[in-house]
Amino acid sequence: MNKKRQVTTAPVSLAQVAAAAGVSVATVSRIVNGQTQRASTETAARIREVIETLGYRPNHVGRALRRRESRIVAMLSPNLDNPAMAAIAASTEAALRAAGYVMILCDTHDRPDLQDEYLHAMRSQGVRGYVLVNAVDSLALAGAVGRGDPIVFVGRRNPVGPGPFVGIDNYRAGADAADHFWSLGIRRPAVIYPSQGSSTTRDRVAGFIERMRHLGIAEDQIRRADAPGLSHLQVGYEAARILVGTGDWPSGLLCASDLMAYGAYRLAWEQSVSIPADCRILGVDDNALNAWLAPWLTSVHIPYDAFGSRVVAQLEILWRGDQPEDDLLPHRLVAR
Amino acid sequence: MNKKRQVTTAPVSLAQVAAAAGVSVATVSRIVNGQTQRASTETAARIREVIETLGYRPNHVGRALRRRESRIVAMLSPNLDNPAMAAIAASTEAALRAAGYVMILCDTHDRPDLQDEYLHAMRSQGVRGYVLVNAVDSLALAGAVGRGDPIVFVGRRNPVGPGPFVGIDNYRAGADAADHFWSLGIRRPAVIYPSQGSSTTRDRVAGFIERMRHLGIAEDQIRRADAPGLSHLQVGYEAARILVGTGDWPSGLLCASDLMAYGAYRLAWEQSVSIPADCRILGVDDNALNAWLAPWLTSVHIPYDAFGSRVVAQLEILWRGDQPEDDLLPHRLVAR
DNA sequence: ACAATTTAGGCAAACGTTTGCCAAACTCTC
DNA sequence: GAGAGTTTGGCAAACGTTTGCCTAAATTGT
Repeated sequence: MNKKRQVTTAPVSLAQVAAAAGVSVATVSRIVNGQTQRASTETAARIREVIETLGYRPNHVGRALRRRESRIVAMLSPNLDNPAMAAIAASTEAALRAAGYVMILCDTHDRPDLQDEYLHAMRSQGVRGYVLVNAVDSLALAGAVGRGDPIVFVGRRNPVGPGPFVGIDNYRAGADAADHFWSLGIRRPAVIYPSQGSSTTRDRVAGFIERMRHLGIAEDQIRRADAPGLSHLQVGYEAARILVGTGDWPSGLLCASDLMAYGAYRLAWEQSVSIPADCRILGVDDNALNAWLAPWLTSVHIPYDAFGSRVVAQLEILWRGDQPEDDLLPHRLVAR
Repeated sequence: MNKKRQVTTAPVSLAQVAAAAGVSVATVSRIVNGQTQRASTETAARIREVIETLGYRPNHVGRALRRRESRIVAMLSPNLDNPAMAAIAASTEAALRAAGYVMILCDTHDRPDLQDEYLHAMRSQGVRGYVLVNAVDSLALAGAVGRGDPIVFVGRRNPVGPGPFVGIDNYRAGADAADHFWSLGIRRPAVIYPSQGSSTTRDRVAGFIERMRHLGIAEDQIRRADAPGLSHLQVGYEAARILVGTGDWPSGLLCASDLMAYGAYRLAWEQSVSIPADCRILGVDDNALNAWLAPWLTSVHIPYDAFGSRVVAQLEILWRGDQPEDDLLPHRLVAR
């Protein structure tokens, strides 16, 4: 008794279609690619008939080799566990499919070495373009940028130079957060953020501080704390602990991301600090779960659902050979 | 002034390496593939030298065409927005990378037509195997299964026959939930689940009901409600509304998933029902955010982090030509 | 010294496409 | 009815690999 499974049957090739239709592969290829003016109506119909009955589907590998371009796009993203990253991946995947592409997803864990490994692997794979979510500085990235490979940066700008960007105006988002606190009468809000901040979180904090300064609150009046770490949940918890370790809970607390807000919330819960009564927490991302699980959290909504089509639009500009401009999507503060 | 970007430089090919080293492409190919016994030590060294300086990397497209097998695996998953699906995707991606593969991610939105479209596209892409998360019944799936394509089913079993499976024992998970309620002295728990239930949720509910019956609670004593819809959040909210519309809140409520539990929680919040004081809610999935945002939720932990390596193990068995056995991972109830 | 074997490496045919070029066979036009 | 133009379609060369087969040269055995 043999436990081996049957070998999986091979797909139909152009040659088989050609043989069955009594024409050359060239003719079939042209029909498949819609060049109807290169075959008589009857021949075309016959070929289509055979294609239908044989169930022929073009082999993308052969096509990619010959055309020297595939229909695969690589997305490199740090930790997919972050709901914001998952949202970006989901919307980009959908937009790519609509445009006739498929997406290879690579989780870089925010590590430059992994990012490099993936960039190399994707180039070998002959991908048509790259979507780099929160890219980090790395050797192969510099190489790809230098070569002029089609890359779109999402969330975080190109760390090794200029390059097409899709995201929000983080600086203004921070400023809006300041305005929100101000309109609530909160004059001494605090802010927490990750230690090894990217341009993203740095911009948010900078916009916040600057706007507060503009409203008349000196920079050194704004309490702030940061913490290292990979998970923003942990970072939020730790940074909040550091912050309130040196004083009371602030009446308003801006967190650089929703996940950080969750971390801070947990500390508040442990310390029996009532949210939002004792401390208004503000996050950024507007995670879809907030409406269900975190009604206490006001957050800056980032339209991740819209990112996908914008990313594809940028890629298509690059493929045309043009130079795209940064695409800053509108954010808005949603209070619950 | 031309706004076009410079054309991206082509990668180095085997032929270029061969020319630079003064040997044939065959020899270079053999060195690249580690067949050292087919070249003298000096030749091998010289070739490696050239490879290094030219920065040659094998083109996976050409290789895939010739070898008739790629290093790409396709994952088809319904809505990535679901944190559980994202967790599966993340762990599978990591395990695949460790094994030298890359992952194309396809979001089927639980739609058979999209699943079929992707199955066809992936076959054209020449993927080495398929990971189907919560697969639905569809034509192309039956075709792929019939052909003996390497497919691993995750979460939900193959809807069109047998097939390698990675997941948990959902029936036992339901039973464990029943035991948990019982140990808390809750004798009349309720249960909510999606209307168009998959085998997954059906098994959970069935295990729950059966265990309760075994404990002496007749099936018709257990209140239950279901609701249709795509998002388990909505489903949970609606089903809970239907459930309590016909009576009081139960002292214990099993929800077929954590997302459904969030939905039910929101209704409770709107109706000023105190959770967990008035009603113990039990979920399944043990979402990573629960610890931070939903301390009121007890959940059946599913080791999604471990799924990835198990999935790859199943794939490797299939690739060897053997018949894998179902891989049921241990779950456990975590109370907070 | 000669045959037998091993070693080192090249040739060329695939794999499934696409496409430039060429050539018959039509269809006009005068 | 001859030239000119248009249809219709095939040939063959790529694209970058891998690998079966072949052949010189080098080594070994007798």
